[in-house]
Amino acid sequence: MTRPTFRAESLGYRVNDLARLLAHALRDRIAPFGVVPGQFPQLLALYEEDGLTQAELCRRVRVEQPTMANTLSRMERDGLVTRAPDPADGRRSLVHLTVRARMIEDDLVSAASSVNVDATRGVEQERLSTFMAVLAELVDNLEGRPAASPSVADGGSTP
Amino acid sequence: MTRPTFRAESLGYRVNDLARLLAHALRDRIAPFGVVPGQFPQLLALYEEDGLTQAELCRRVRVEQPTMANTLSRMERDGLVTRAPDPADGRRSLVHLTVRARMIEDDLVSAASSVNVDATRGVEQERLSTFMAVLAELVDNLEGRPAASPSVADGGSTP
DNA sequence: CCTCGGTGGATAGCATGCTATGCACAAGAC
DNA sequence: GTCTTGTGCATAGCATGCTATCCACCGAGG
Repeated sequence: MTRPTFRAESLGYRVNDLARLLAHALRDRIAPFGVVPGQFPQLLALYEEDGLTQAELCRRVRVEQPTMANTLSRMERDGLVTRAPDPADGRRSLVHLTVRARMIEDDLVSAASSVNVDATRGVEQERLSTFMAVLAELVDNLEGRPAASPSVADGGSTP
Repeated sequence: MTRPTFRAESLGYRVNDLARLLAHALRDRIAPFGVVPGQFPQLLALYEEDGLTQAELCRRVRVEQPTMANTLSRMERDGLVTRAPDPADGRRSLVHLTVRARMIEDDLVSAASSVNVDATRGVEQERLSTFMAVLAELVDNLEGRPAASPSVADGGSTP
């Protein structure tokens, strides 16, 4: 046998699977509101604070700038946001939610919550807490440093 | 405050983040071999069993058929697989690995393993086991039934 | 003022994923 | 034998994500 279960056991493989399933479930539930999953992080960030610049949105939702530019264009097309030039800086434009986007906030958050609830149905609370904590650790490992040699002690590094 | 932390705490949000980070890390490490992350599941499935049909590949890696058709076209273009008509059934074609694809198997598996190792560095084994187990439960919840009425009994529906 | 490096944003080009269709072939109904 | 149904695959069209570039504007140095 080669590695008959590597695929099934690989972290990356399974996480990718789960991400697609979650996105699919979310898509189904927010379609009635004329929103697609890729617009969700931007909307949530703007619900938290409106009138951000594109660059600031990139930092908060952690996607690359061209991705954000394209997504915002679609959101503008779909009547979710408007882009107005920043009077204080000719390079920037400020992204604002439309009235429509604000009106569907509760619906969207409910839809997303229901996906999370469905996905975690039957999972013990403590195990779920561990899951979320480990998830955060994995993200930290991957986005923090590219990881060097951690085998020994970890003190004294980056002097 | 509206929901200042819903975004940061949402399962779907975090899982999507992690999936992109993992894919990015994998991309960096397999680029030298002329392979991209989206080809990985197909390669692993074919390493397990060569000569599958496109439909069977779809079932095993769980992507939709048009996605598979496009991915296989790119893999064919990149010299990783060949598609030969099935003599036993005029509709089907059988997907076979090329010599080149077989030669880089060990490198690819090593690269993927190293991503998993890096991502899980410093995570206790038991917590990691819980993580993987919960991950599987979440996938089951989402892909099983669309979930109906969970609170009471589930018998008697769809008479 | 003018040049320059840095930042903000847009565009081009590509990989992955999806849904919706269309067409070819297989296999059974008649 | 033909017709109907189902299966396998391709294509069109779109959403998301990325990298690589390019242009425009800001602010500091001269």
